[in-house]
Amino acid sequence: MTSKAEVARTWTVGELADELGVTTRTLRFYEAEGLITPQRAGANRIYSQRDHARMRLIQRGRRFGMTLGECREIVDMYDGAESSEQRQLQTLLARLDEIATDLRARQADLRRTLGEVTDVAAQCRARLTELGD
Amino acid sequence: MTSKAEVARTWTVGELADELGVTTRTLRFYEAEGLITPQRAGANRIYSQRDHARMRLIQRGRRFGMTLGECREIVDMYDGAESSEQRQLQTLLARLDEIATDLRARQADLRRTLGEVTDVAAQCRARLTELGD
DNA sequence: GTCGTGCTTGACGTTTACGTCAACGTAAGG
DNA sequence: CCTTACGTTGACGTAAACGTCAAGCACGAC
Repeated sequence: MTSKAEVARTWTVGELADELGVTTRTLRFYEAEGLITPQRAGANRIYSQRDHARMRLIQRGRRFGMTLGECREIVDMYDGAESSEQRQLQTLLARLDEIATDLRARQADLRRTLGEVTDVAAQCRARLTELGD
Repeated sequence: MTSKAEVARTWTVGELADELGVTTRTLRFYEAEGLITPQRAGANRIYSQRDHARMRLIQRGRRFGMTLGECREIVDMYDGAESSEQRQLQTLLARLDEIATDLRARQADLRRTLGEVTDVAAQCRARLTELGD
């Protein structure tokens, strides 16, 4: 998909760490855990756009409280979706449906939570105007 | 708010742990961390409906990846919303607005994630029907 | 040449959120 | 009286997700 006009962008550890708001330690740790697999230029790591994209997915997963293992499972799915065989596609699809169900449950949970928070805030405001007079 | 007809329900550690799907260790740990403060009957802990409610809130927070410290901050707010003074109410309200903003951001994030997951699932289904013929 | 900057690989430390004993009390049942 | 079930505190263990050195290489600037 990369045209010959646009050179594929790459990052060093420090650059990618800065851009993502993580430390280089984190990037190396994720690599050791098999979440990302940067190329090498000699000894130095070279991160591709694919690594970058995977990192964004991982970060989002982490914000939702997923473990690194769960994150890996998900990012790996994005890769496996095109090339697999029938059996693999079916198990993958089943897992995706599970995840979607879970996400919808979280949405409902979030809605409730947000509702409660705004309720409490409303109570606060009521008390404040009451006191304000 | 408890009428004389309905006796306030209470729980022992084991009962509450079973009902919430946690271990007794978790309940004692949360108490040590100041998240819940059950009464005592002699040496034994007696958990009230208030403790029960706080636990539900804590569990929900945990599902969203909050730390116990963040959970405590939130459950404490629910208590502070009624009785505080003007200054406290204002800082509380400001904090609540921050939280609400964060929750809305999470909602958007979740929507995106769910969209992507269903997209990948759609790709899988497409590949499957393609292979199925 | 050496200084600073950035990269490398270990190796050990740390925080969070509990799990897992151990040793003991106590109330109910047979 | 003895066992079983449930409770108590205290101490130590542990998995996850990094943080924090240490020691060294490589390279451009001065």
